[in-house]
Amino acid sequence: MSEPWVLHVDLDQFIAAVEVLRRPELAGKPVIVGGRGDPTERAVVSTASYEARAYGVGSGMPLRVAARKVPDAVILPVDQEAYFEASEKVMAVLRSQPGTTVQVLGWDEAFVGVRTADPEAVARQLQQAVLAETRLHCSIGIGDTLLRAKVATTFGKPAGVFRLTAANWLDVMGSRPTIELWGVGKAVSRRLAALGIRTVAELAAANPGDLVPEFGPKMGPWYAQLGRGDGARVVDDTPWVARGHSRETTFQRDLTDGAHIEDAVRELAARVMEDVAAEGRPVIGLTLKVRYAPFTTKTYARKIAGTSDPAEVLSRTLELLARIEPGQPIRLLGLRAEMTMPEDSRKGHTPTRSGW
DNA sequence: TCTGGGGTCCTAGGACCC
DNA sequence: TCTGGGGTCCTAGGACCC
Repeated sequence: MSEPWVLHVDLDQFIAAVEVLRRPELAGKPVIVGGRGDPTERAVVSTASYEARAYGVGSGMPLRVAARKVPDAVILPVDQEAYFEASEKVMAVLRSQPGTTVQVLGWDEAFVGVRTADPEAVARQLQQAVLAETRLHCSIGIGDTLLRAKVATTFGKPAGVFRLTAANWLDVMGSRPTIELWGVGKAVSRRLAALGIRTVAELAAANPGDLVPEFGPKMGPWYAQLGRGDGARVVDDTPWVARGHSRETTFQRDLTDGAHIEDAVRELAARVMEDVAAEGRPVIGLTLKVRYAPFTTKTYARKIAGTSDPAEVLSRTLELLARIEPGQPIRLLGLRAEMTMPEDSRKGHTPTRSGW
């Protein structure tokens, strides 16, 4: 009997693995990739090899901290082109397998839809094909929904296969904290705990309507569904259309001087408008994000209808910046341009997909 | 320990209109 | 003088993901 299955393919320590492939002498060493590879700079870890993770280093950690934890680590700069190229190869392998539908989630992961009576056999076949053609290892989660497949992968790492369906969901996940669900983070898990919901089983048992007052009409029922492991079952390979583009920059030293800030805005505005021009669709709005030290982000939004004139973008942005309390150190500046969609192709809530 | 850069989507509240 | 109800659009901000 051939049934539809969702496979979630996740490359193991992808970025570090790509680096090791072109520098084989790094195999077995603690490798940390982040920023420009200089641990004295403001930057964070993109990926750490398993050897480095053993010291407690993980992605998102300040590079400076990571370097202190692993004194003999090899620290490398991020090389996006190389990872993009490797990613394209992996996705091509997945697409080349008979009967597959591939939905790319990021550089290093994808959902693969397939009809089969033996999903484990297909998973092993995919792993071998990816390894043979790219020399990269991956873990695969098998599920009857996208969510269950995605969560299953965690139990398959490294280089393994794990199946999670309605039949074993609560056995495996029921006693675990809600933050382990894909789409539940620190803030939501804390708010759930305040309602007395700490485990996946407790969330699964919650009445969706009871979550509406706290989380709203969409997210309340959505979280209850996450607890049950339910959701979309169909892998969708519709080509991804970006909703917008943004550029951000972190300065090695805080900017406080007006002229420096203006230069920085000018450059960011030019870059984001280049991206938009490459898309060839009209801009409907611009959002400015400013981060002050310490650790506060403010968003200023203004609709700038139909403009694609960088000079106007710059002047409007500077107008917005002028409203910020003077004298505040600026840690990070972001500009985001939102674009009109062809038709209105926005669907209901789906798990986040990143740009690639 | 002190926090990247790229994305997506949802919600509350105010303005405005009938 | 004090006060409807419903709808849409926009802004600002929050949360999450890789």
